[in-house]
Order: sequence, then structure tokens, then C-alpha cells
Amino acid sequence: MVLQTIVTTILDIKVDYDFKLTAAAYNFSWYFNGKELLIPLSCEEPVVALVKEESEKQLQARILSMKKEVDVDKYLAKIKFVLGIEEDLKEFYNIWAKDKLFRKSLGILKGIHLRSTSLWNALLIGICQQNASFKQGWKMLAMMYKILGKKVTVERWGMTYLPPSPRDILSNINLLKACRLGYRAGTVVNVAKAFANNVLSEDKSSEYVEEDLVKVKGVGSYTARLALVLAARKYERPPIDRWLRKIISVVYKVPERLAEETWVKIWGKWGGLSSVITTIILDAETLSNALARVAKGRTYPILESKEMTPLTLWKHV
DNA sequence: TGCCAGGCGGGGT
DNA sequence: ACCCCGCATGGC
Repeated sequence: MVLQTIVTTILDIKVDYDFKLTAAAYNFSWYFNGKELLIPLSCEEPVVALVKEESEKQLQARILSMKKEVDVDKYLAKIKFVLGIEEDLKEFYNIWAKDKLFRKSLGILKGIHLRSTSLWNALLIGICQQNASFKQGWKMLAMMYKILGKKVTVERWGMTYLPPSPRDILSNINLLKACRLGYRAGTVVNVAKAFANNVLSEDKSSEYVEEDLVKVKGVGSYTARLALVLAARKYERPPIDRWLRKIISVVYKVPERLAEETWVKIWGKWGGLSSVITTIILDAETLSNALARVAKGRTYPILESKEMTPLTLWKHV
């Protein structure tokens, strides 16, 4: 199947925005090639967007589908939310400029926004990060796309994968083994069932809170909060794992049990965003290396890194 | 080789 | 409210 352009439009940007950093962060090669970003918009009847820079303050966005007509307004709104081009981070930058863990990276990263994703995909990301290294987690997710996702061809782009749907997982549980998720596979199945039974629904992703998501067995506080950050831009309750807890305790000289409280005091309603950006600042190094980076004051990402980092993932997977 | 990691739940106190 | 352990898998 080949997806073809239905409509092309220009998006005006009114906030600080760095398209390349935003498109690169935590992305795969089948969604970003260094210049152009592919966004999956619908997985049942495949619809995607292709976005690139048009000028300093403008992006060009194309919507592609197999049908001749799609709900253009609905998908344009979705593209804007995914890109975060209407998200004003001025207050966030004020804290960033002064914070001792963050301030050295503002010059490099200003304008980066999180790309949002579906609640389902956000939960998959969180589950793959459970008790695993950054590299292992993203390799697991990549395998899920390659083994269980839907392979489609996109005009003037080439091959891409759409994320596997909950039903794709439930009807191919045997293939999930090949994705090497270990015991996390059970949690993926539980989440897939929650969507299949309408216990969770993509339509309500902006209404959920942590307590709703942790009802699924295997989804705890960290995964739930990360999913709300990635799917709904809900930053009030930060996802804090062992890695970040330790870094906070070292940087701000507080006991680990006060890490969350310390983080929220610093970041206020932006805590969840700064949790994710911390992993970008430290190139998602393993804990001991991250602490060494902090000690040396190298608290900024190495953009030209040959290693697999959040900003170079798309070159590797 | 034999640890152990960007969690979690279940069992103890 | 706290410990503490086991858990699949990959990486070193």
C-alpha cells in the first residue's frame, strides 16, 4: 500500500521552536531522516503527516492517505498538538536558565519540544524503559514496530512502520516473544487488553490521571506519569525513576526520598517535561556515566555523538 | 562468567 | 509507611 498526498499546508510558529531537535529526539529512522519528520496520524485506515522546515518561522505539513478525502481539520489539529508548536515555554526557560543541572544546555536545546504520541504508544515506551537501560528499552520498542507493526510505503519518503495496535498485539502474542521484552510482555498484553475492552481509550487520553493508568497490572507510577507526559503534555507529576532520583540527590544534595519534592519545588508545573529533558541533557548515559558527566560539568548533550543517544537514536535504529 | 539495570507487585514488618 | 525480593533479557 502506498500513501499519497491529500493536502499540503503551511504552519506558522509563534513560539521558540527548534524543529530539528524536536523531530530528532527519541525518534526512529523510519520517522526522521535529518530533514523531514513522519508522524503517524491514524493506524487503522493509514494516515500520516510529513513535516519539514519551510522558513524560519514556518513548517510545511503534508497529510498522506490511501483515501481521497480525510478529515483535514482533525488531522491538522493533531499535527499541531504532536509538534507542540503552540506550547509556550517562556516560564520553563526562566527556570532552565538558572538551574544548575540545566543552565549549560539552554543555548543548545532552546526551542526543543516533546513530540506527543498516542497514549497506547506512550505506555509502550514507558513499559520498555522498566528496569532496563535506555538502549535496551528503545531496541525493544523498535523490535515491536518491526515485528508487529504495519509496514507501509509513503510517497516521496519510502518505507515506514505504523505502531502495532492493541489488537495486533493480542492476535499475535506468540510474536511478542520475538521482541525480547522479557517479563514486560505481560504488561504490554495487559495494556492492550485494557484498550481492547475500552477500559482505556485513546479518545480520553487527555482526561486520565496517574490513578487511572496504574490500575493496569504492570503499570506503576513511573510508567503512568511518563505516559501522561508523552501523550497529553501533563507535566505536573514528574516521572522519576532510580536514575533521575539518584542524579537529583547528588546535584541538589538531598536524600533520595526527597528527590521528587525537590524536583517539584524547582520546576513547579513543568516537572514532567524537565524529567524527560534531563535524559536528553545527559545523553541518557548509564547512571555511573551520567554522574561522572555531572561531576565534570558536562551537563549538555553531545550533538555530534557517534553513540546512541536520545538525539541520535534515529541514526541507529 | 556473573552481576545488575531509567520498575513493579507481592509479601513482610 | 516502609523494606525486600524475584522477575526476563541484554550488556558489560
